[in-house]
Parts: sequence; C-alpha cells; structure tokens
Amino acid sequence: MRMSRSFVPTLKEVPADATVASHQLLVRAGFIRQLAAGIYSVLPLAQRSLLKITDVVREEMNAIGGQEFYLPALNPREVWEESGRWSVMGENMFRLKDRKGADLCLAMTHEEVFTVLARAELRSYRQLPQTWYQIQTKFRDEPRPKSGLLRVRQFTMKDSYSFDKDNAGLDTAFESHRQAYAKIFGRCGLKTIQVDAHSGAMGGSGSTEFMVPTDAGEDLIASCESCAYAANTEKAESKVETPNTYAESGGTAALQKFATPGVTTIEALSKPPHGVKADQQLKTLIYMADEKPVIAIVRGDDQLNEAKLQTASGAQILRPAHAEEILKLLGAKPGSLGGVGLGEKKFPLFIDARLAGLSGLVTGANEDGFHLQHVSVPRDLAYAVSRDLRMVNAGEGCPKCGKPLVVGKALEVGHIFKLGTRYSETMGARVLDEAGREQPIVMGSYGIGVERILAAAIELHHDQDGCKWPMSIAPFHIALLPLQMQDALVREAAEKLYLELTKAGVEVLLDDRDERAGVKFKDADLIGIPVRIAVGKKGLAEGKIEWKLRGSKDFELVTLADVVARAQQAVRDGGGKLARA
RNA sequence: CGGGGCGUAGCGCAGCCUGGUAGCGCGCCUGCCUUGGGCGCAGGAGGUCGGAGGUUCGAAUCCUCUCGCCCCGACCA
Repeated sequence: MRMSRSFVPTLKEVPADATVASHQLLVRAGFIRQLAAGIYSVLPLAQRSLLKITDVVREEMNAIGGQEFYLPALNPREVWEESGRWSVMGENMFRLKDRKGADLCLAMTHEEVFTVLARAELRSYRQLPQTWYQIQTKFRDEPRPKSGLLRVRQFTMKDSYSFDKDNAGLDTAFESHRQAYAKIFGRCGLKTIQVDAHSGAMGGSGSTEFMVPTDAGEDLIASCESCAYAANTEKAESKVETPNTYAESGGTAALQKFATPGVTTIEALSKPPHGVKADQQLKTLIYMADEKPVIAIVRGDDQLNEAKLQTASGAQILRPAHAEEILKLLGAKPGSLGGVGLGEKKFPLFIDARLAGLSGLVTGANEDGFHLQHVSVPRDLAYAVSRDLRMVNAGEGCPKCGKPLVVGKALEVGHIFKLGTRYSETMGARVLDEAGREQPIVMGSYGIGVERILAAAIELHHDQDGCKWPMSIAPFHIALLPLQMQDALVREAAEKLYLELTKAGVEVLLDDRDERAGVKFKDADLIGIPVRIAVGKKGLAEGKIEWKLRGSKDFELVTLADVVARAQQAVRDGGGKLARA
C-alpha cells in the first residue's frame, strides 16, 4: 500500500478523552475513530489487523473441527422468551419493534439461535458431537462503555457452541477449546492466564476465562505464584485463619441490646465510645434475588462478593435492595440491620463460612440506634446457611497450597462455559440415545472478543513512540521509507524494492509521501510496523538499505539483493504469514 | 442508575468569574526555502461557541431546560 494514497489519519497529540494506552494509540495512529459512546469506526489499518486476527481464529477453530456459520444478529423475542433470557438480559439488550409492532432484539450472544437450529435438525446421538461457530457482530447496551475498544456496545465476537450426548463429550469439547484458545492468543502475541470464573448470565456449571494481565483491564484476578491456582476474584477462595477470638470475652453470655445512637457504619461502631473492632462485627446486607429478598452476612472487615451471593441464592438477577424495601422488610434502616431473630421470617439467609462457630459478636438490632452484643453464630444464627461469600484479599493463603495469593488487574479476552443442559432443556433440544430414549443435548459455549485482542496487543506491546505490533497481527509487515523523495535514485530503489517485496508476499507500506524523513520515521513508529526499511542516499551509494526492528535501538545495513529473502524470513519468524501473492 | 468533569475551527486548548472585537498552537491550502527524527519564512482558508428557551439595547460569557462525551462505583467478550 502506498502511504500517499492511503487513509491513515495520524495525530500528533493525544486525544483528550482517551485514558488507556490502547485507546490513545489506536486513535493517534489512525486505526479507529469514535462515532458515539462505545461505538467505533474501524479504519483501514485496524481492519487489516482484525482480519489477521480472525484468520488465526478460523484456523484454530477449524483445526478442532469447528464449522463456521453466520447467524442473524436481529432476533425475534420468542426464542429469548423460551430460554428465559428476554427478561434476564434486562437493560443490557438492545430491543426494537418492527413495523407490525413485534418485538425484536439485537443479539448479545447466540445460545438461543444455535439451540433452535440444533433442536430442529439434530435427532440422534449419532449426529453428535458437533462444534459450530461464527464470527459475528454482537450488541450490548453496556451501562458504561469505556477505554476505547476495551468495553464497547457493538463488537465482533467469535462464538462457538458444542453439542454432545453426555458430559464426557462436553469435557472433551471444553478441553479442545481450551487448547485452541491458548494457541489463538499465543499466536496473536498475547500472554494469557486461565482463571476459574463466575458464569453470570450464561448459566451452566463451570467456566474458564482467558485473561491478559494489564492495568487497563477491569477484572481482578487472584493467582498463586507457587502453584497453578488462578481465579477471578468473583470466584476466588482463600485460606484465612479465623480464631474464635471474642468467645473468651463472654461468648456464651446472653444476647444483649445496647444503644448506639447515630451509629450506622462499621467504622463508627469501631470508634469510641463503643470500640467494637470491625472483625467482631457482622455486616448484614439485603439483596433482591429475582425480586425476592435474601440476606447475606459477612464479617465487618470483609467485603461481600456479589457473584458468590448470586451463586448461593441461585438468582438470575441480583441487586442491592433499596432503602425503602429494607425498611419495609426489617423495620430498620441500613446501618442497624442484623440477622438475629429472622428465623421465622423465612428469608433465605446466608452467612459467610469463616463465621461458622464464632461467638461474642456484634450486629445490628433491626432497630435504628441499637445493636446486639454477645451474638453467637451457632446459637443465634443457627438457621443461616453457611457459604463462602467473601471477597479474597491479596496476601491471603492460596486455597490449594497456602502460599500468599497475588491480586492483579486483567482484561478478559476469552471465556469458555460448560453450559450442560441449561438451554437444551428449557428450549427442548433433544436427541435419541442408544436405547432410543430422548436426552437433552449437553452444550458448551465459547467466546472470544476480537477487537479486545487488538487492544490487548497494544496494551502489552507499545512504548513512548507508539504501537509495537506482533508480526502476526501487524497491519503491515514492513514500512518502506524512501528518505529523500527528491532524489530519483532513492525513489527508484524504493519502488523496485516495493514491487519485489510485494511479489514475494511481504505486506509493505511504502511511505511515498513528499515528506521529510523525520515525519516518516515518526509515523512508522507510531503505527508500529514491526520492520522498517529506510532507503537513503548514503546507504544506496553502497547498494545497501537500513533494516531496523520496531523494538530495537539500532539498525543494520543490508545489501539490496538480500532484502527480500530476509523479509520473508522475518515474517515467518515473527509468526506472520506471507500474503497469497 | 449514583457521584465528578467537559462540550469554543479537523486535533489540543485559552476566552466565560467581571456581557460588547472569537483567539492561540498543531494540522490543512498556496509560494519560496529546506531535506536522515514531527524544518524555516510569507500569505491564506476554516467556527450555527453542543442544542432550545429566557434575561439584556447587546450573550461563547448570566439563568433554565435539554442533548452528547469522558472519568469513578454496581455488569461482560
């Protein structure tokens, strides 16, 4: 491609509204432009890289027997009603009506439509297993789009679905996806770690996320550096010592109400005149699980993990209760709540597992301005269900080996789910087994965010001057810079190289603009093309060009006759592919 | 949704408090000059000041409403 005739709008200055590196550089280097919040136009450079990413994805999906589909993004309400997700998806789903007034939505994912196909056409276990996938546009009305391409409302997803006759088959499909994903991300230049994750609105029995560790990410993952344990903090567990410290100081004493006027926070209660340490307090939180109240109790100095409460309660939609709802249910305002004496109210009540057996604790009395002391969990909260509900903290013991856990930010680029029969049962996708009995198909679903790979690659590979693309997904393999366009010899040499390289399958961006050398260097660095070939008067006099890798400080003089072979080798060595000439 | 911030030329910003002339840098166009890390000089084009309403002789500036965008907290590829 010739720079002089290309649409590559680079910027000298950092766009004011971009905060993360990938966003700043994608805009500055002319890869994307914003149309609206969370909606971006993909410009030619980005499109080239995205096509390379999807090529990698296709190769690896096909390698595990995936068959490529292309399903509609525009879906009728009915199929989403069947799975129950028309309501579960809530405001996150874009909805619209057709001219007849029928409800439609823009699909956020495609379990429903693929399940419709499966139930209509799959009759026998002999047709299984099947692996179906597509690379398609997804729409999600995110509450808060942010960080350029990292969190958007319209994006490209590779989503695949496995259909098996039993759990053993699902395990196999899940494992082959795991390996395919590891290859895909590796080939795209990403280092990922696999973590146990919460399944969220997808449902199903288990899931693994592929995470790129970077501060630009929004997830927190806990990992152990001495064993293989890694989990999203939504799900992570830890070993924490919880001695029954307060039992000795009157743990068996009778419950006692005491006045705490104006005290509505853990912190306030921990200060004089009360001086109740946070780890002696019970934090009582009221949630609405599918619009029915549930109560969660964690230690005062712990944080409730909402994902864990969602799992414990079995709720599809979980939200904190509003203040009015709480007042109605418990007769007190937040800040004075407690679980003691609620046994007969029959609310589902969960208590964090680390509190089991403890006594000598303090909790709200469900009466504004009062708390209870000498609370004994076995005596006063016997009806509460004990579950792991707390958020892990860095430094706590790894649940596997006990060594301290590390907590760090990461970006989710892929997520694989064992769905089981969650969709086949609700939507009636069954096949006959060997004995002629109808059995629900056992499903898995697997997603990759394509644009996120692009952005993650920049987060991982960039410097002060710009992007540093891995060869495999770089928009071009080589930037060819004639340094003095007014010099006919330089121009001709560059043109000749451009033809030879292109013919050899090397993708070259020829900067044939009538610009000064500095401008070309800056743009080549900013765009981040892996190899730069500078053709200048000085080198040419000796029949040589300057060969420089984007990352390195120095260049090397290479004889003109050697350039093509060297370029082809560099493309292959970098994991890139030569274009079909 | 809750909290905070910002909308003035393609980009980055000043002007607003204290109403009256819309300005700077980059980019863009023309010419000359220069030519190995975003050259220099000269000339030039380009703006419904996000939108609507109000106050006023007069509004980018004051008031009301509204739309949009960004950031921080609850969701997900």
